[in-house]
Amino acid sequence: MRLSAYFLPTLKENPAEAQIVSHRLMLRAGMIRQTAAGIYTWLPLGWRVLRKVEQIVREEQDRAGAQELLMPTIQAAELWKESGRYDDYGKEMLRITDRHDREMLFGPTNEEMITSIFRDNVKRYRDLPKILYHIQWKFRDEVRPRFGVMRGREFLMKDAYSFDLDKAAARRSYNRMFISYMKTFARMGLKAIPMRADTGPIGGDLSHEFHILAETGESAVFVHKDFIETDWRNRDVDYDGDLQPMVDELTGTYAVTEEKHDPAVAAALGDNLVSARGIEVGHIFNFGTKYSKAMNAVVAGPNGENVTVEMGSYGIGVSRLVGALIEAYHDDAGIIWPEAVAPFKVGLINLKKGDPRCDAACETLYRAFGSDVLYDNRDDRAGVKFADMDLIGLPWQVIVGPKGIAGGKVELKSRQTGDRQELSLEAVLERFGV
RNA sequence: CGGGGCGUAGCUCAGCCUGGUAGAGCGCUAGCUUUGGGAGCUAGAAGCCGGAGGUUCGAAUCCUCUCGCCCCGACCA
Repeated sequence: MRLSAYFLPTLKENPAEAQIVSHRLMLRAGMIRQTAAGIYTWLPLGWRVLRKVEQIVREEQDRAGAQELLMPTIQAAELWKESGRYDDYGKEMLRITDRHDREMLFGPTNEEMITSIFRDNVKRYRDLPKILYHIQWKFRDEVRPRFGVMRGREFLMKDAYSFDLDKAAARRSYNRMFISYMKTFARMGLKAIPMRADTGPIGGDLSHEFHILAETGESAVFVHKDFIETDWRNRDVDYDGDLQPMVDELTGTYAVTEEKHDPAVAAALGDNLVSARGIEVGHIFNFGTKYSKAMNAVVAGPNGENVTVEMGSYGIGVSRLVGALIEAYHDDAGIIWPEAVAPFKVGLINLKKGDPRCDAACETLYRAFGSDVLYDNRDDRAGVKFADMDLIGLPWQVIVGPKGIAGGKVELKSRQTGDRQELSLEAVLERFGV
């Protein structure tokens, strides 16, 4: 993409309404614009990141054996009356009336809808287990939306739902999702810590929240420091094998949210206890038959009897992750994207547009990098280009200037470390395998 | 939902107390000069001062109502 043609409205100054760093940087880097409280437009650069995050989530869900579908954003109130949550959910649910005066709602979550789809189409135990998921916009009419996309009212969420014949099988589904979450966050360069959590109004007895530690996190969390030091990124996982030992290992150290905090147990940890703030990026529940019972989701069991299926649900805040990533990866100059989620891998800076040698070298590089490069071909001063490129945080900058190019050299700068090296054009192309 | 704050140019803000021609910096447009870390000079464009009522000869400014946004708390699959 040529920057001269790209829709990238960066801001030099901090917008007054943005208090936390990820919100400020998303606005300044031209990723989002607010359109109402807690409701945002994703501009091209932000949208690219959101799609990359979404794609990683999707790939890891698929790998864990979940199947993607897509449910609508608008739901009929009837479904929610079946489960009893139409009244329970309260004002967080955005209720809508259509032209025929039918009660509708903008879905805050999809347990009811998926349960109805399941019960209408799966009738025999041999079709179990099933894990179904979608990545869809949700709306929760938060009393106080804040922190940009971290707590928006409209947000993109991956929600998966498991259906099993019995509790042991349900636990296996839970474990699959548990492990896939670890893999998902690790692929993005994030260290997520699974914490025993309250099940809240959703019910059930088994639940974990996945938190990214950050000063700006909304939740108070307590964790054994050993966990923080564990690196999870290169673990191999066999989803068809027994995942319980791995889950046990990951839940064996003390890590809890505030609601589950036990001061007595924590005291025994002494200096090993870390009290921190966390951003909740995932939450998984095993809630048994809460919905299947209320909504009559049953299958014919091995002996011909009706069995109410065991369910679980598994959420990842996809749009919130974009904010969490920035909270985790930034400096004073701007964002520092991990490569896996960077909107472009390389930022190409032409320091002297109009100079035949600079232009020619840039065109060569631009063509070679293909779709993964953002080429700053604007007729601007060097400082402006450096500042913008640092702000939007592409992992690599290739800087082409008249001084270097006279000797056939360009500069390769790492956004993360700031290290620069002079390389020939060929060496740069080889470095990136293009 | 309680408490607090703010709506004036694209952005950051001054002006309001004490009513009297709508302002600055950055950004934008054009020209000239510059050109490796957010340049300089010159000339411009740009605002229903969030909205509606009211007071007044006269309202960005005072009063009433209203809408929106932000922060703290409570809330939060």
